[in-house]
Amino acid sequence: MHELLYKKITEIISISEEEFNFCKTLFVPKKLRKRQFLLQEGDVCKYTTFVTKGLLKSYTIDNKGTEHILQFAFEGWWIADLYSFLTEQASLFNIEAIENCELLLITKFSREQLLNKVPSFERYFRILVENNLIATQKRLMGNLSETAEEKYTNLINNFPGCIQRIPQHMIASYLGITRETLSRIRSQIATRK
Amino acid sequence: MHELLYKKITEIISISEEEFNFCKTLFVPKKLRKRQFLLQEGDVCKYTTFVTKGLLKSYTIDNKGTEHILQFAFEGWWIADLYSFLTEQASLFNIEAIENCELLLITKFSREQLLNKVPSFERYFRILVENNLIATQKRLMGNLSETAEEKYTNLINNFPGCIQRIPQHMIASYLGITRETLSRIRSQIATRK
DNA sequence: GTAATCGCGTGATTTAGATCAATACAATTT
DNA sequence: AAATTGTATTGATCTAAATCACGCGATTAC
Repeated sequence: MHELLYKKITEIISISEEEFNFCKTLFVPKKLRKRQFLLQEGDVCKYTTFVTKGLLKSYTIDNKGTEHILQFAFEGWWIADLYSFLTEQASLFNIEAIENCELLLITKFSREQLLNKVPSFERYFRILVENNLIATQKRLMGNLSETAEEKYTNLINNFPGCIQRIPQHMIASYLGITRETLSRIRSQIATRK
Repeated sequence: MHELLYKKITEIISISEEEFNFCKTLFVPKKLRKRQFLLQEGDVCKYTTFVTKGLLKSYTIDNKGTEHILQFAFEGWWIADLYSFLTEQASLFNIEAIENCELLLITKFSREQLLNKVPSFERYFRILVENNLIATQKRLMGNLSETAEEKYTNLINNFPGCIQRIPQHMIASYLGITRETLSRIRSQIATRK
């Protein structure tokens, strides 16, 4: 159950078996059915979540009722509302299972314990968040400069797997375009070939 | 010269006088004239920069020749091409002085030394990058959901100072709209009052 | 087993913002 | 003092993508 967690951590830092055994005790396992919420807007995000199985999305609903997806999280990824988790303020995001999921949750308090007892985790989480920032900056710049079609083709080049598992209307919402536009783009690309 | 740096660091972590004295030795001071480059696209970003005076921007130029601004950096802020700095790959961004600047530069190597000798800096940089990620996520979501006018009014609400110091066409470029659109929005807002 | 919801495609129309173009007037540079 | 460059405005036109609207299989629910 914790193999993937161990694998992902040791890709970035080295830890001893004892340290990982301690680490394991701090996580709470949780299963989620498709369409269930891990977090709802307005609640405080009490956990940072590691995905061992399945797929989730974090998103907001704007004042017109449109969904905007911040992140997808596949197996081996982390997901949380970082702002809410760190400040313990009401969350701005929803986190919802796209597929049935198996998760490992860690509270802010437990994470602090981990950081104190195994200081190399300070480095681990710094690097995680650095990589996330780099990816988010890239996505932001892409959004400012690319056409709808470029956004889509770049996405499928960077994450070829996602088209198999994520419904089109969610991909559209992640890209910041409508489902109709994405549908038209896809048929254009198909006929061009 | 290092007072602002000291102030900003100790807002987040506690360090001793010796530790800060060691820290100081790792930074190289640099002055930059308005329009000078701190980094040019294609070069490796060798430094993370702390701004003690002045104002800079990081930006890309897309294939149509349009400038897209990732970040402004005022006094007390940090700026770098994080991807290039961490991976030592060619930079995707330019960093350029908007005003005459006084800067403190630290190399990746010196930063590693600092992290090793004063481990609480691990925490400092983690928190910096966490806050940056939260802000970038917020900006991204805003870009997906807001109109041009909303983007502008949110910006001036969050950073009232920026309109005084940043030319309008750069604000437009930061918001992902054209100077003409921003100009029209401003005159609409003005006549509405 | 049939009603309801979900996911996708496609056509007609609208619109926010881009693009193209001309002007004005600082602020620098020479 | 003249020339150049940077910054902002305002008008006319265009266009990429949104919106509105409908049909139609595939799942899911009761």
